[in-house]
Amino acid sequence: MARTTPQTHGEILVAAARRFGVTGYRGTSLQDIANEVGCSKAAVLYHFANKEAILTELMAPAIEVLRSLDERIAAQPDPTSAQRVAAEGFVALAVRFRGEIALLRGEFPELLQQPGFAHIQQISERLLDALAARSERASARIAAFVLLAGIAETCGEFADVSDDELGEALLTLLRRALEPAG
Amino acid sequence: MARTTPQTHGEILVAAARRFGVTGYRGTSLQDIANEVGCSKAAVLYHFANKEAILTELMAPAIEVLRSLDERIAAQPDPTSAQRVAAEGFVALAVRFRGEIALLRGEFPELLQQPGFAHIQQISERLLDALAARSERASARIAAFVLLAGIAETCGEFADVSDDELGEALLTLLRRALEPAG
DNA sequence: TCAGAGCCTGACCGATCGGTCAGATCAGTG
DNA sequence: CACTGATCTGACCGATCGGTCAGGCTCTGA
Repeated sequence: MARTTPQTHGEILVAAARRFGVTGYRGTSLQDIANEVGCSKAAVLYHFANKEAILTELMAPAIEVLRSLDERIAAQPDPTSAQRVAAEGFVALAVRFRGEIALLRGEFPELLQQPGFAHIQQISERLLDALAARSERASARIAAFVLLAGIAETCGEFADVSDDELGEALLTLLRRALEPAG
Repeated sequence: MARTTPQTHGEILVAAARRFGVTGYRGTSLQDIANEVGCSKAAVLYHFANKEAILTELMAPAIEVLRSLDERIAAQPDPTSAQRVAAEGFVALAVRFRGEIALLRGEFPELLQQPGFAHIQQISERLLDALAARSERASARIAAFVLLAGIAETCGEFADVSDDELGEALLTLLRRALEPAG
């Protein structure tokens, strides 16, 4: 079973992504991943410090883009432009990383409380604030929350829809559904 | 520790609801529930056949309302009225049972695949179809999915908002965001 | 030829899970 | 009194979890 080329690290990532997407992070054991790769569980833990490290590395690119979106939003001079940037940026991110987001399968709440993902929570709150056009009105914040959570939950489904079409549909929805500033 | 009155059944339900709401269904062990009640784990399993039975009994009222909503939608003569009934009914259900829905904490996908909840999956699909005004267009179905999943995820948050205000906000959002029939 | 680095394995660990079981306790009944 | 059925307990079960560890294999460079 010894592998001739040391590409196992990448194989583990691919296998983990596939399994997480099917049975969720919690519902996937290290043994499941090892079986999918065709190696031992110990081999998985040779390449990654622990289970969370797999998820972290898997999500790293998406998180980096989210972080930069957060900065771009913060740099906007007024609520209206911040809302626009947030909407367009979030849709682009959701579509581009829909595979990665899908494999979290509604485990956001718990995963966000893990030590490595604490700052994501804060970014999400700022994103919500921007989508609500910085409004304090409950209706605006509720709408923003529904759309934020809904899009995150949605983009993993509809795998048969192209990136362009999905992005267009989500953006149209956001523009129609978000309450304008003021 | 023997209890004088046999009200433990109800106490277990209350304790389970509280724990599920905090740590989720999977994240809550029978021992956690027993600790909260102040009885043994075996006592919990004396009153309920297994862990899933607790969740089933907890969700029974909400599921019954969902089932009757499903029938009312099916009885509508055209897509437009079906969409209206689905939107109003779902919002009313989500607000009324927001506590129960909240304790599922994004575990819908996995829980729906448990044997006792198989039919909920089908009802959800018909609800989606109605919200999309029976349209086959991807944009309509995507919007419906975002709103359905988003509302389910949302109604547990905003505990400080009254039922009326929450329902009003969600309904307004749905009316603005859903694509009309045709 | 051999030391060492990188890669990987099987065996094992403690913890926790859902669930079972034999038996103790107690209230009610005849 | 004896008996019964409902309630509950502590001890236990097999399975599974994430993670550790000592050692073996293969390749490389001195």
